[in-house]
Amino acid sequence: MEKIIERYKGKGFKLTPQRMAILKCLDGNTSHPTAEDIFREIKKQFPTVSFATVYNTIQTLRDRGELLEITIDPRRKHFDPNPAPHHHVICSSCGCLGDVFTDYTEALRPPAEITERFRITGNHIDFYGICADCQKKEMRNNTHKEEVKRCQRR
Amino acid sequence: MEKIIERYKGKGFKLTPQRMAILKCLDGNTSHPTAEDIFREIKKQFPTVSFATVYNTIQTLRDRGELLEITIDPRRKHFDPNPAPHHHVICSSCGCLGDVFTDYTEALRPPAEITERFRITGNHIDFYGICADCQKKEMRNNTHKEEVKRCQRR
DNA sequence: TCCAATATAGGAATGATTGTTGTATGGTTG
DNA sequence: CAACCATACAACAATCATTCCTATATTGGA
Repeated sequence: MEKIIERYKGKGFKLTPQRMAILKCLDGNTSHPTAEDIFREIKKQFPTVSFATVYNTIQTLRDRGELLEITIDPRRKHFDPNPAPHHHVICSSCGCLGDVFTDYTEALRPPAEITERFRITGNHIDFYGICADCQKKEMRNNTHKEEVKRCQRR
Repeated sequence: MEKIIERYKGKGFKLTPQRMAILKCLDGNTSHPTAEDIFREIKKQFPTVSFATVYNTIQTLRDRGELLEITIDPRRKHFDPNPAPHHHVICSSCGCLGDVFTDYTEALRPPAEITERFRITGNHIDFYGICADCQKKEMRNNTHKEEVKRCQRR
């Protein structure tokens, strides 16, 4: 809490109450929330808060390199307050996300025909899978399996 | 051309002229077009074609496993008619895509704490970089570098 | 305390994607 | 070859995430 204040003091970042709430909501958060998740959370404290405020703050944090935008869910963006490079798993059924902290950099050397055409600056691995909860659900009503798959895939 | 016909004959897939055009446009296409790219291309032959037709065909092909949906560009989806598992590079500046056919499966073993929580079904690597064209542009007007970066990132 | 810079709420705008509906067409069957 | 049924079509409305705009309010530095 005081950490947050001292972390963002000065440096042209105005600490408004709304931003404090957003920062507190994100601090140590490993749930990979969407903008809407954050919005809903903040709204509990500030019922009149605007979506634009959430997006503005997200954008500022991202530009400062303190928040990662995760492009793995085709439906919407997720955000990760852990700026350390790492990877993610997504459940193909419910869309929930998990962190993968294994360091694969050594293994991920792109081939020459790529490095000739691109100056590579980074990488990110998407793992796809089915989470424990969805495996259970699958088991229970596997008559509806196809429907669920189709429904959630979008 | 005839290959396309025999490939899709029967099996509940109606070969309409519009679909033929879409299939021909995608056949061997490594440019990773967006739905709009395909739409614009097809429109040359069928000026009255509807966007829905493009999306419907894309969706059908994807459900048949003959088209990959690429979630790497936060702005929009790209499509890849090569269903063989492979990876992609994206230029952080202009958003253009390249294929990476190196097989990294051996190296990409997720750690136990992940395999306990997810039944892993696949993976995909996003490489980030700057393409040759954008490197040149960067050099030319590097006074505008910051603007370009910000503009294109969204 | 005052001021300039910047954040805020609110709502409108955008852009990609999906849904709906009535009509047209492809492909199978007789 | 004719008829029929399933399904694709065009046209457009609707949805959803995200961004933009504007007038007002707030923050943090002088």
